[in-house]
Amino acid sequence: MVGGAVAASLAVSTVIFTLLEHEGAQRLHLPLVRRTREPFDGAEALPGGWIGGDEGLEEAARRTLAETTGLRPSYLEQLYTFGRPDRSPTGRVVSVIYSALVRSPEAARVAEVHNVRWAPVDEVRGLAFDHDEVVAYALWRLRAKVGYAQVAVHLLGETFSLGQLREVHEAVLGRPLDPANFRRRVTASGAVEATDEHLTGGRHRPPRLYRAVVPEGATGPFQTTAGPAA
Amino acid sequence: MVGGAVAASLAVSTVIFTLLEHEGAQRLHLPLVRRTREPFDGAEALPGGWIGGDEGLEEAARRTLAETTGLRPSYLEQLYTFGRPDRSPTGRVVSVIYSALVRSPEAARVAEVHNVRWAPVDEVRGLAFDHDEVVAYALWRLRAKVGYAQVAVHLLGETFSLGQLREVHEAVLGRPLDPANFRRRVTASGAVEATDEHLTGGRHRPPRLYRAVVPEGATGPFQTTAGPAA
DNA sequence: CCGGTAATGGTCGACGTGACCCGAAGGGGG
DNA sequence: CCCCCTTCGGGTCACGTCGACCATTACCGG
Repeated sequence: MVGGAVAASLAVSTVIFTLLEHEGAQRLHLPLVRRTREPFDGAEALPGGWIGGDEGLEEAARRTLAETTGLRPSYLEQLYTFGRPDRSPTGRVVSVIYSALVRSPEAARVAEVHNVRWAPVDEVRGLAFDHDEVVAYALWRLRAKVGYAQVAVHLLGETFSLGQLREVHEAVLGRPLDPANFRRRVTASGAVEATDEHLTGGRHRPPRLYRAVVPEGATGPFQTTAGPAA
Repeated sequence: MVGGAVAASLAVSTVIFTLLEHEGAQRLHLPLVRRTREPFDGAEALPGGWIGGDEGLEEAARRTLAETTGLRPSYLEQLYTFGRPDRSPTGRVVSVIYSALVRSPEAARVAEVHNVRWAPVDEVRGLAFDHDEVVAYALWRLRAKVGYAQVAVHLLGETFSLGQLREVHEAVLGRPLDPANFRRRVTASGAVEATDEHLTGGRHRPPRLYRAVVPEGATGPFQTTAGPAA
């Protein structure tokens, strides 16, 4: 079967989300890099690059992400593969898109070093190629997934209060959640376990700190990154 | 950006499911084609082929499916892209996998013409490349999806009884469902609409025939094929 | 005409979840 | 130093969903 040559270039791009302060609230942001060559010279695009000859797809996503932004995501999963023949005006490009999450400190560290702009997700428009469409799909999937999978913890540190976890969910979903009901749902799901420590220094009652529980039984052949271990 | 050459061949393969009679019950089957060249000469594999230079990914999936099996699926969606460097012993191959459903008459028609074997899904083992893994993932996704999306109707004809629809769900999930509860869930969901006709000729009370309701409002940027319209 | 079986309609209880209430705990302003 | 505001964290209540289960209807075949 090897031998049928294909006139397509194989690329990988990543939609990475993080939480940053914006207008007094935690809001979802993603990093954009400005292109310095044709096509779409000067336009912003998702970080990415070409897939190397001897690396896996996820490996390529991590490498290109590090090269273009310096980011090391805490969560990474394959999203979709785009391959319309007219995606790029200069030739056939098939792009495997990954979706990722990074913690805020990592995001802040990187913003100062690289040529990266963190844009609020609802202000992302006019990207190169079909990246507007890609971002919309990634956001839709993240919002759906936060309801049934424990992805939100990847935007927080080792331990966190349930109030912090609730703020993450609120930022992703874009609407307020009832604190008491949220607590009940999360604790009952077994996705977190309580520690003995409390978060001090706040203005009000010190909340207990929790830790994410690593899922044990596989949901399918794969699930850590929500896809096969290919 | 075009110019970064990639030493990978781009292929597309499809996991197609249909319902066939097996040991007195409707069971899920999928078509396998026997390879006639290296690598994995003589082994069975999923139908597929190379992606053409001027066609979309879904287009390529339909074309290769028709060429190797003659099948025209009633449902087709992108599943996952596999790209481990060592997937194929003869060179780097990245495969975009599609998942599909075909109606039984179409499947029966094709089996006589092409070199295709319909295998019960739980007896699929020893396929070429990493196709065992691919099939397991496709099956896991189908089972998850049948619970919240109206995919089962694509295995039936224009009209069908709720008993027939229930049999489809039972075959996919591999366990019996309560007829009364199934009826209540399906009718309440609005996924089907009743016709005035009844299915006659059966041994028992003639069931009313239903028709699938075409979903209107989009769930996200995409949904007909559960992915972007790329 | 009768027995068997599927189609169809209904009840009941367990459970998850949103709306809402209230005491507890801590810091800051008067 | 003592309220008061705010968040934490525990609870109640109503409601909708769903599985288990029962009853009736409508055919066919003997």
